[in-house]
Amino acid sequence: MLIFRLAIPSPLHRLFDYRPPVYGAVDAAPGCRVRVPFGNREVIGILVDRVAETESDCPPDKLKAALEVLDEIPVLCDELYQLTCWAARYYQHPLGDALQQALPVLLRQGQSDRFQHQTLWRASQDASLSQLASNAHRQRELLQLLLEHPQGISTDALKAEGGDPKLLRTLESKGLAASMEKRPQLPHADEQEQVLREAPLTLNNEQGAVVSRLQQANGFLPLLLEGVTGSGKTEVYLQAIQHVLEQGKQALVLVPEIGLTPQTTARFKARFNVPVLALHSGMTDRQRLDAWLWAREGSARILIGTRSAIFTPLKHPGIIIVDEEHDGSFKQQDGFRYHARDLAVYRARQLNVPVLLGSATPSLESLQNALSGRFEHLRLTQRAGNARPPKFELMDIKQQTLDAGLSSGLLARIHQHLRQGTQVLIFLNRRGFSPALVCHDCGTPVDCTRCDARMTLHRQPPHLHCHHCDRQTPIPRRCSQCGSDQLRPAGSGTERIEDRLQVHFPDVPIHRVDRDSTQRKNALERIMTEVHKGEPCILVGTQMLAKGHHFPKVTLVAILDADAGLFSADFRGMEKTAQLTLQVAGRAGRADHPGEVVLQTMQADHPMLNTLVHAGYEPFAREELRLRQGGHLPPFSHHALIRAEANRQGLAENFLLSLREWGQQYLPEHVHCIGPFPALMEKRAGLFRAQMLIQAGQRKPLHQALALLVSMMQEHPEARRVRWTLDVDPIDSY
DNA sequence: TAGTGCTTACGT
DNA sequence: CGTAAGCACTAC
Repeated sequence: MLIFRLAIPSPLHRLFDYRPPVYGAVDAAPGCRVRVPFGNREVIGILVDRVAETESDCPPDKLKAALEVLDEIPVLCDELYQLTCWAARYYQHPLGDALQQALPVLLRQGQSDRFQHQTLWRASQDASLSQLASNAHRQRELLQLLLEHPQGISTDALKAEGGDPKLLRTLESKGLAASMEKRPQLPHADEQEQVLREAPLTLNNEQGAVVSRLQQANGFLPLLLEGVTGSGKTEVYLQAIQHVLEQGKQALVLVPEIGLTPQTTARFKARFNVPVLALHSGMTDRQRLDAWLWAREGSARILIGTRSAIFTPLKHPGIIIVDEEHDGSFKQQDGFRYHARDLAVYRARQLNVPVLLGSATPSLESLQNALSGRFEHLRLTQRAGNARPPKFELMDIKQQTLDAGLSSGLLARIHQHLRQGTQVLIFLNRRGFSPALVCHDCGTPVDCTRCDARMTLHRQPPHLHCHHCDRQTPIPRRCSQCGSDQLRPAGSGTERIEDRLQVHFPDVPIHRVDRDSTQRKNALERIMTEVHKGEPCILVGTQMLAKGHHFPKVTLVAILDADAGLFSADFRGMEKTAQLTLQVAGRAGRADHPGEVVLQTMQADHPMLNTLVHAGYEPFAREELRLRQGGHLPPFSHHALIRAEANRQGLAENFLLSLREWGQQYLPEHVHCIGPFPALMEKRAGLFRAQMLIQAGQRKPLHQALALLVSMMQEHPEARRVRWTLDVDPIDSY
């Protein structure tokens, strides 16, 4: 009798063997869920293999019997199963946990992978209001609602529309209403012959070239679409999807976390007569499972979601689109550290469909893939309408006295734009009032006790807040070093800029947009509605302002601290600065309002900054690629980062050091360990952190090395006291 | 990771 | 002598 080999959701990098259940399926297929005893609990594992008992390393007397096979047909189709296995290996993550994450929560918990039928109510065939007494107001109201929903309506929906479900039984006994069991209804399921709901826009030559290239594509085609802001990428997506829909296939669209707004999905729903589903964070587990099932059976035709949507099953896959492909939110930052964009390319190859990566500022990884011929590269350089590109200006603030971060030149410029009746956007990627509170007498800043960092001063409401560990404290009266009461804010965040601008422009409304100001429900929408009225105003905000929203009336965009990322320890600092800068700049000026972008900088002569704003992203990116090549940095080499943390100083670093000493002799040639070294912020949230970089020119030896290192770390006696994680293709905080 | 069982520290 | 906290260990 064959035994079951299962992937169990646990941090352990190995599989577990079980005897088949005493009753039930002995011949289950890989990909089926199996409920098993594990330690002293019950868990749900995924069947990976069935092997002869002699093949098990586990002594036969320790083998437990599985309790139940939950699926007749594998819950994960072969394609998603293969994708997840590949990803688990590539990112060196335990398979059981990876498979778990590829499934909707309810399936992880063992629920059935069939639609849960719900009870719907409708009016009987010949029911009419006249059959009810005219004074039976509540009953008449209820029957009226039922008559309005001939397809049937759930009790919850009835309640939402003001009906009283308690009276349903009364109507039923009078023969006026009947209940039925129905599977949940896919929104907009009334599929029409014609997929188009509204006419597509006319494409320009560049857009047309992309769409027709995708239409010709016969199977896998990785395509990088580099389109400047306002060049109509979305219209290209829509028409590429149209082609796919006309062939009866489905489209999967990945968007950054911040980009999944009702407006985005509204555009897809307005264009097509097919079911469009957005997989967003506000959904209940049941709604997510329904969406997953609709996608799997092929009735949902367009699926829009963030990172995790890459694991959505598709019956008739037609295309995968990754919008804003450079966005960091596609990389999961804890646990199973996969990159959804990279998985999208892998999956598209597997499914033999085109994959379209779109961005105004492509990642250097994708750009290099395009230059090397792995991806096809198409560009959109023209803006829709007559929109002109914004005019950039590097405003030199060397040796200038700033007013809380605002130069007099910038203030004058703001004044000028407000006077002409347009709006102004001020970008500063630093929330709070000021990033430090410093003693004016002895110079000591107020530090976080749990991190190597300053406490950020907030005024609304007044408190100190550590942005690294979330610790919050009241504002101290005196310096802890010298006892002086002269504690003063140093540097500016968005709150302080808002304050100063209000002093300079007392009659102009100022809207601050950052995580703090938009915590309350609908706060952001209210601000947006106000701004879209078009009256002169000033918007102050962090990168929340940079993504997604368009401000047609904004004619001046100011970036207060353009140098912020220029000299960061992260070699991607320049790339990220460029992407964010252009992203913010893209908010300014549409059609009738030419925009102006001012960058306050101490480095007005900085060559890369000048290339970026005067020549554009592509020349900048080519130059940056040249520098990366010179330094053997990604994408010209491959990185993996081992992070370690422990509650005492030195433990984590020593752990990595011993790992290096132990492992070095076994590492393949051309794989280098760099470090270990303490993390940039060694202490964070009370833990001392260190890291070690593993670098190689080729992926294969790197992965051999990683497999080795992971097994060594698991065996390592110190691993009890040191928490370690491995990040393959890390994208930040080296 | 999660659960358990053993050792140690400390207060009464 | 009790309880709480810390840690080592295991999972088929």
